[in-house]
Amino acid sequence: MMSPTQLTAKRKHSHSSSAVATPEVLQQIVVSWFLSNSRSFPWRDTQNPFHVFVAEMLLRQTQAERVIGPYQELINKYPDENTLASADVEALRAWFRPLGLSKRADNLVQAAETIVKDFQGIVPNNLNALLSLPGVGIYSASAILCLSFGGRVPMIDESSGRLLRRVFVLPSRGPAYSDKKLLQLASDILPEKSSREFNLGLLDIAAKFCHSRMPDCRSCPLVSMCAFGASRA
DNA sequence: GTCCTGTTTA
DNA sequence: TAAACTGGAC
Repeated sequence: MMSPTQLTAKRKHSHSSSAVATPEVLQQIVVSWFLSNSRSFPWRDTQNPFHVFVAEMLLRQTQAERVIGPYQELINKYPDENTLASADVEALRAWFRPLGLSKRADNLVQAAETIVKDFQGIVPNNLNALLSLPGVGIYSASAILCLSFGGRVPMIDESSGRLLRRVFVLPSRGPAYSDKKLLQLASDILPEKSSREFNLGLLDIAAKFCHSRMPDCRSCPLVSMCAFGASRA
C-alpha cells in the first residue's frame, strides 16, 4: 500500500497555483462527474453476468455508441449461455463484420460452450475462471467482476491507464495491462465504495477527453488536478 | 490519420 | 515486446 505522499502528484511547472492529485480528490471528482455526466447504455442497466459478459466482448476496441444496437440484437437472439453456445459461428462472424474483429464471434461461442461445460452454464465469478474463457483477458475479467459481481477491482484499459499515468506522472512502460506500477496505483486509489462508479467514470472521462495524440484537457473535469493537463495549459 | 471499455500469438 | 486482428466515425 502506497502512502498518501507517494500517491501525490505535483505539476511539473509550479509557477502558479499547485495542481495536486490525491486519491481522495480524484475519487470525488470522478464519481460525481460520473453520476451526472455518464452516458446511458443498456448494459449499464443490468448486473446480469451473461449480459455484462456479452457487452464486454462487443465493446472491446470498439466505440461504445456503435455497440448499442448490436448488443440488444445479440441478447435478444441469444438470451443465455446455452443458446449462444449452440449458435452458428459462421452466421455470427458475418453478423460481426460491421463491428470489426470478427474473431470475437468465435470467442463468444467458444466461451459460451466452456461456460456450459465447465461452469454449470453460469458465468463464473472468479478471476482465474473468467481468464480461462477465450477472448477474456484481464480487462474484461475485471469488468465482469466489478460490474456484475460488485467486486472491488480496478478496470484499466489503455485509455484509463493513460489518464492515470498523466495525472500521477507515471512513465509509460509498455501496455497498461502489464504495467505493474500502474496496476498497483490503480488498485491503491480504488475507493472502498463506489468502485463501479469510479471505474466507469475513469473510463468515460478517459474515452471522452484523455486521447493519446489529441487530448481535450480544457474540457476535462480532472484538468485542475492533472500534472499533464497543467503542463499544457 | 486517430480513436475506440483488448486479447492473443509469436 | 511487437504485431495482428477489424472497421466505422470523425
